[in-house]
Amino acid sequence: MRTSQYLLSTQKETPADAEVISHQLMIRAGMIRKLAAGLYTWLPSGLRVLNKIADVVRDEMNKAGAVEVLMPVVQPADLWEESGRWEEYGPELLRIKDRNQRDFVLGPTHEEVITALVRNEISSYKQLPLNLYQIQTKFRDEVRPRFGIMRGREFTMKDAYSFHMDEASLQETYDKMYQAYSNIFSRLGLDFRAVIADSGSIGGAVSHEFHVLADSGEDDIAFSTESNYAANVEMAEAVAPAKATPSGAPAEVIDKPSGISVENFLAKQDTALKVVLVKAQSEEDTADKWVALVLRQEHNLNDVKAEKLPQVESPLVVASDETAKEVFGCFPLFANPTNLNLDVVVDRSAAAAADFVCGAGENAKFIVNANWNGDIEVADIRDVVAGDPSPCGQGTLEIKRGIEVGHIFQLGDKYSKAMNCGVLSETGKHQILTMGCYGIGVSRIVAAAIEQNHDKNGIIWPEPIAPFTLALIPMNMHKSQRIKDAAEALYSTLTAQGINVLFDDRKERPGVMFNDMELIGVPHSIVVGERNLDNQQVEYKNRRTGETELLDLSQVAEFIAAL
RNA sequence: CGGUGAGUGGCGCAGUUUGGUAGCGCACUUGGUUUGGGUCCAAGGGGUCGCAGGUUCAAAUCCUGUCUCACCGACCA
Repeated sequence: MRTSQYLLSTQKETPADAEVISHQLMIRAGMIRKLAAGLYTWLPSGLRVLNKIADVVRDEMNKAGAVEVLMPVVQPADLWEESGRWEEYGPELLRIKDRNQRDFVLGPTHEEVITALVRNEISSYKQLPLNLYQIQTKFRDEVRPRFGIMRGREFTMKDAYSFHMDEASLQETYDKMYQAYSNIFSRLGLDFRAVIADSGSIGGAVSHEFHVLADSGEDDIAFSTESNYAANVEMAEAVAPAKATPSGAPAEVIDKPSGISVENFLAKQDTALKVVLVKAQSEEDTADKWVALVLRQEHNLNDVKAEKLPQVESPLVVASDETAKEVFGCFPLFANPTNLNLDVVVDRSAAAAADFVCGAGENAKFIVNANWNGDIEVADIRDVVAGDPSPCGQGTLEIKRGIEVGHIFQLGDKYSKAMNCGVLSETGKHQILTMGCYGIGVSRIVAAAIEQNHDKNGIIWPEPIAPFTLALIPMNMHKSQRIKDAAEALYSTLTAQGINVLFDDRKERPGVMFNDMELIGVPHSIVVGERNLDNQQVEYKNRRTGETELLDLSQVAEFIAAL
């Protein structure tokens, strides 16, 4: 490709609304342009990278025995009513009507469509297992799109769905996908980890997420320092600590000390407990009922864990301060967890505490040396924190940020049952299928790769996804016929060799070319200049290491081929 | 949805407090100059100041409404 025939679109200035480095560099390098919140046009360089990633994904999926299909973006509402998600999914699902006022959705995912397809196409156990996938545009009307392509509303996703007669077969395909995903992210040159995950609204039991490690990530991941245990903080189990023994000192009600805020006072205590009021699960929508959750003062309530409690409403609703005041009869900070007239669930760490400080159920009063008496309901409802013992039994946990780029689920029969997707089994009986589903955020990988691979001059693409492999930079070509001849000759040779070359044939000063090529992150470059041409040489430069070396013109083809 | 902030040529911004008919840098065009790391000089083109209404002799500037965008939070692949 010649720059003169290409749309390079680099810019010097960092866009004002781009917060993270990948977003800034994607704009500056001319990869994407924003059309509206969460909606981006892919410019040629961006699209090249996107396609290269898709190629790797496709290749590994095919190798793992999956078969590619392509489903419509627009899906009829009937299917979503059948699965129950027309009601469940919420405002993230963009609903539209056609000219006949029939309801449709823009597909945020394709369980319904694939299940509808398979129930018609497959009728015998002999055709299973089957794993179908597509690489396609999804639409999710995100509450808050951000970080450019990282959390767009429209994005490219690889989604695969597998169908099985039994759990064992599902597990086999699940394991294959786990391996395929590991292969994909390795080939893409990413530093990633597979972590135990929550299956969220998609449903199902077993699930792993694949995270690219980066400080700008939106998820917290807990790792064991000693084993390869890794889990999303949403899921990481907080192990119950040993129960502390009460000292026998009598409980005592004290006034809140003056000259210190309640928060600071509590933070200074060795052991202080707090109460979080959340909405109770209820069938009727009469007056709201509430559940009190008790945690150690320094711990955060884990929403995902709380939602799994049978008595708690899902999605989680935390009471407003006003409501809490009414229910507790005092400011929430002074609620007394040991004496509440409603359902109480105590976090393991809080339950193990003894001689703790907590509210006295009355404004500006605390109890010191409080202890639990009688039966309390105990559950794991907090976020793990760095330093907690690892649930695997080895080492302690450390917490890092990650960008979720892949997620695999064992769905079970959630969709196949709701939509009656089954086949005739060996014994001639109709049997509902078991399903798995496997997603990769193809467009998000572009941003994730940049987060991990950049320097102050721009992007440093891992070789397999670089928009161009080599930049050919002739200096002052418009003034020197021999530079022009040498550059043109190299361009034809390298291109004929199958190398993806970007030939910068603009009439620009060398500095401009160097900066642009570094910004867009071309891994290798060849500089053709008068000085070296005197010795029949050109200069090679490596984008990542910055190392340069002189090459004889006659060696270039061989040298580049060997990279 | 709550909080904060912002909408002025393609991009980054000033001008708004104190109303007087729009400016700077980058980019773009032309000519010259320079040429191994974003040269320099000169001359140009491009904006009904997000939109609607109001106040005024006069509105980017003041008032009302509205839309959009970003960040934090809630929420979420």
